[in-house]
Amino acid sequence: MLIEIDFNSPQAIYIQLRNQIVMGIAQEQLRDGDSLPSVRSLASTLGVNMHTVNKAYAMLRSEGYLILDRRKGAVIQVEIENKDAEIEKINHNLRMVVAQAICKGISKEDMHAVIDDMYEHF
Amino acid sequence: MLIEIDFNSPQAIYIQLRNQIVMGIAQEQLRDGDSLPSVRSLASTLGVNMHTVNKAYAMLRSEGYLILDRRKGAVIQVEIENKDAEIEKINHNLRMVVAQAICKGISKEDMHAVIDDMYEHF
DNA sequence: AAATATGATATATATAAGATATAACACATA
DNA sequence: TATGTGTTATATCTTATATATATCATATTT
Repeated sequence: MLIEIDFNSPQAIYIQLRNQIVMGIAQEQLRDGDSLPSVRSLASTLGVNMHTVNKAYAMLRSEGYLILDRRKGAVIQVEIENKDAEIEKINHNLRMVVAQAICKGISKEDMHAVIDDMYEHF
Repeated sequence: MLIEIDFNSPQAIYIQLRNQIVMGIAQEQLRDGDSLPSVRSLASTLGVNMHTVNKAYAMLRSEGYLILDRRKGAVIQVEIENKDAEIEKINHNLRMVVAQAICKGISKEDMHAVIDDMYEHF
């Protein structure tokens, strides 16, 4: 899976990294059991420091997207604790986006269409 | 409208401020034509520096939520440039949230329900 | 006319976050 | 034994955030 870092972005590198891996999982480019490159090798590939990658991996682990094992390295393993709990998290993340949508006169039907389209072609 | 700052939050104060004002507009606690407190008075009320408020106001202006006038101060005025353009922005902001939802096994129907609920009781 | 309040701008400083550079550790594997 | 994991620690540099003052042009109020 291709990962690209924009060094001019205001977004922190470890966040860019985390986001691209989450999107990779959503696109099924990354599946449960797949291994990610080691912290050091990915850092080397991207031209980035080891700790930056480590920070992204640690974040992904804490969010339940992968497990870190000394034997196998970083392995994708999406943990779904409880549907209601997951929906609650989504709810929180969605709040600002919906606020913006309401302000800008975008109807919930418009939002449905955007969501459907995204689920279709992610 | 009540604005509260969490000084222990990892989120920058000017972002908290910006977000709460956008939510205020979405909730119709703030409507077009309403004035916000001046930069200095809001800063004083919140126990925050003038520049921090100024940064939030400047951001809101650049995002088309208010206009800044020396006569009237900061006045809510939501500018909707073009529906497709606004949807495109929402699309961008929504992408990471939907990625997370897909990863965590949340269906688009679940998302619709969350959206509808939010539009209902914002 | 004078005083006051507005947003806007400039400069300086302090703190926190992000990123890097090395180094070492425990553990597993080849 | 040597190598490669993730993990942790320390130090340094840069950038972002927040604050403290101060000034400016302009509009309003007294």
